[in-house]
Amino acid sequence: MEKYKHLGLKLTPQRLAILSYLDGNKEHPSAEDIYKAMSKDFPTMSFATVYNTLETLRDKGGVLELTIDPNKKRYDPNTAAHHHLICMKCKRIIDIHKEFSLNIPDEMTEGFDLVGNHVELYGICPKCKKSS
Amino acid sequence: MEKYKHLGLKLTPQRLAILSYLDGNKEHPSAEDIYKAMSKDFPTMSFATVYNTLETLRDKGGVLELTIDPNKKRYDPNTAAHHHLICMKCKRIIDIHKEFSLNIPDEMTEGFDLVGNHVELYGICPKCKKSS
DNA sequence: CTGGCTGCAAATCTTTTGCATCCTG
DNA sequence: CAGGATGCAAAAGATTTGCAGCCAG
Repeated sequence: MEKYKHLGLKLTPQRLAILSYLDGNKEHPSAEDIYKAMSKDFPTMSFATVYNTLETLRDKGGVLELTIDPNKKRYDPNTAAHHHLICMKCKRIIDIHKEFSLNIPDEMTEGFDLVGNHVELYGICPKCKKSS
Repeated sequence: MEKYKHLGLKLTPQRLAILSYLDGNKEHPSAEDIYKAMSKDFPTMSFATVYNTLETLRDKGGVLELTIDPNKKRYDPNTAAHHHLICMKCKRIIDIHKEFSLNIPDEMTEGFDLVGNHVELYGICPKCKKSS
């Protein structure tokens, strides 16, 4: 959590709880997942606070907002560039830490200034393979 | 549109209109984009019909449901494997037809059966570069 | 004919917003 | 003490659903 101090956030108890929940979390939780997890210790915490905190964190580079799930946004505290392996059945998302050297010919970039890339790998996880 | 016949769809006038709108469309339209475009010729067409048709098409492999846009689903009639170049400012999405040979070491696939991949390239498009 | 499709409205789900109050820096 | 943060409720969007009537195969 120390790593969030330099982001210039106002550290309220609610935020500290959210930050602590996110820290090292590999579940790619949605706003609702976070809200539910918080409700135990902060029965009064509202969605506004969750979303507000996530938005601020995102803007300051503290979390990544993932668009992998068609139904809702998910958040990833691991802001180092990495990719995702997605089970098409159970929707589980797993981090992949590997750099891909994507050699994109200039004529394909349409004059864009490229900033980054994200690779999604789709497949069926071992569990779902068994149960089918 | 001929290509949709073999999907086993019941071809109603509404569906034919949607199919014709999607055919060759490179705009990656959302359900609302499609609904609005349809409203001209079919003032009575409902969202239910648009979503129903898109869902059926998706399940039969007639369109891809893109999760690139955080705010809504977008649809791509180009079902051939391809990737996307996204402007981080104006959110424009451009197709990239190139195959990337992603060599993923076995120890990173967590036992998944890999089915496909999708690469998102993020950057700033020429227009947005100028206007900033 | 008949099951799938349409249209409309209501419902659901996720995310955003307004506003009065609160509290960190 | 000021400006940002919180909590609550209402609003806004996107998508889904229930259902009666309709029509393509």
